[in-house]
Amino acid sequence: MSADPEDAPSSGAGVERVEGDGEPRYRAFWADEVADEIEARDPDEPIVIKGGVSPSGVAHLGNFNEIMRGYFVAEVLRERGREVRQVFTSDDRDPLRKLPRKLADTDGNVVGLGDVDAGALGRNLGKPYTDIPDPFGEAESYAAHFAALLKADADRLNVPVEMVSNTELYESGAFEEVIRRVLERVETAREVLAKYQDKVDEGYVPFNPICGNCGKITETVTDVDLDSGTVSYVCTDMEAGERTIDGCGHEGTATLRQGKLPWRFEWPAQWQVLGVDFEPFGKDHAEGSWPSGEDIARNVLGIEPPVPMVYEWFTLNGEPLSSSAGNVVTVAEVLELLEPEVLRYFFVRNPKRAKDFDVSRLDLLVDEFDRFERIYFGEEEVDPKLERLADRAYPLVVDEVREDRVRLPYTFAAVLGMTDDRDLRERMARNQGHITDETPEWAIEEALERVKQARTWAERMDNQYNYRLQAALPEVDFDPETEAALDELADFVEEGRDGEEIQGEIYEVARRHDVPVGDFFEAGYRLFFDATQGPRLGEFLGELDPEFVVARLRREG
RNA sequence: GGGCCGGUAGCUCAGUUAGGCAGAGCGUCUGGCUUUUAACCAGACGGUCGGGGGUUCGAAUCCCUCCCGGCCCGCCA
Repeated sequence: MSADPEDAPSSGAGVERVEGDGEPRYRAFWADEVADEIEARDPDEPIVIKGGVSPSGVAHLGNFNEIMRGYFVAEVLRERGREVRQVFTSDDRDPLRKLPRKLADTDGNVVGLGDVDAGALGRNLGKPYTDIPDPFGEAESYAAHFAALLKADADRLNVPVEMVSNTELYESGAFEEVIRRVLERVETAREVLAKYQDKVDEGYVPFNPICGNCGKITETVTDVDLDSGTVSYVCTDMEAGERTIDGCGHEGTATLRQGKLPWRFEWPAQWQVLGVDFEPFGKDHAEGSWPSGEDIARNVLGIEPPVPMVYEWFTLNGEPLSSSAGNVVTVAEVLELLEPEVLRYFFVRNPKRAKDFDVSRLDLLVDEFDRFERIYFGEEEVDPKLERLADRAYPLVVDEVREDRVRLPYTFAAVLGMTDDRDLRERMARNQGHITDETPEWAIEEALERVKQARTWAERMDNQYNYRLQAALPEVDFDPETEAALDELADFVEEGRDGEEIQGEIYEVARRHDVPVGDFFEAGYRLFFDATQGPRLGEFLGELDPEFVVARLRREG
């Protein structure tokens, strides 16, 4: 892959020649390095960036690695004045090999297999995803259902990706020429693939017809007739992991549009048909299908493979993403907890490093994004390298660069989420200086959006921010000293005091009545939150309607 | 067994291209805000940069070697 260093700048990923001085400059953003590599090959426009996935079940955040990595490269190229298409193939002629444990309904809600007709689905094992009905009965097919969900998620992140159906490419004949070429050169195809797969033998034919009788993908080709453009097959059993999917025994013929290439050939075929210039892929492909694909592209198809990029998988809550184990999160779910720009930012970071997406500590990710943003606006002094990254990547992460935006710290937003009162939320944010008289209305609205998200997060995680201001008086039972202290505190609040004064008075009044301060706070939390802990009490109460606070302290309502 | 990618503070991660004082945030601790109660501020603690060896005036960074983790080397994608 890599060329001689003397070839710079074309081979010099990460280095560019700045006009005039000839000094190489460090590339702060990985997407610029990739873009350099692509441009060095002098590609035709539009430049095509591809990704792809088998629409086998829930489209989870892991699938977005590919989409987002491609997106940043696409954006960088567009910024350089290039025309770019980002396509994403739904590899939907792949057969259903096993039943997924989790599905997602039309609205993207994750449901279990038990919520659909699993039996009906089971009868479709071995068939292409596009030939299986949508388990939710709405889309054209199983494949269409999940492809639509993926597209919806891409839209949510404002990533303009063109979905391409693989089945469509077969049916329309787009693949036909490539398939013909592979079959014409079947000896070469076998030789090349045999270098990577031991099982390739004399009889191996890199084409899997669809059985005309039962509709399953077959694996036993008995004859190839390129003059008529057909292959003969026997519908034999298919090994799918631990299990075997029974063939029906049917013997028939199929055209080159009625079947599929095995993945190792299909991938390079996509490169050719779609004219792919760049393809990011997970590390599972790095030592498997990429080397063989590269070889097949050059030596069977006679094309140059795209610029590759291997990305490291990230973990979810410290564990590998796994649909079968249920360790998945969808884009829609994440976007209930944070802004799209924060999620996009997650993918700005080095693709080579394994990252953890820790939902319980989303506050850290959001804080990191906020900091990244401040760095961009020069509001924070940091390491110059990080500054260059922010300069470069931040505008690609947000929909619009707006210096007037306001970001409430995520945990503070979670505190504001303890009340439903929008005006109260705003008042508290003002008191903390996050909102000023100069803050434009749109910025206030958007800042408060985060409160909803942080509130949802606190509820989901049931963490230290999951307290709720109680609208009705909780059931309480205090000793006489505590009651007297509460009454006195109520009188104090009634005089019209601010939060700071109330906070101080809590200590004073507790002492005067010989109530341990801790116990007295607990009483307060019980009254207002029906809990034993909570936010800074006095200052919180100082923001509430005094009449409400007084009545509650007097246990009247 | 072979290959690829990782391993940097308790946690999450920058920094590794092109060698130049070991970094950030969070957490923890201490202090401040009249005040043990989670929002704010200041400070401190925290490291054999996975281990060992080598090159170098100088190594997290380059070389060798070993350990650990993930992935690939069957099928499928």
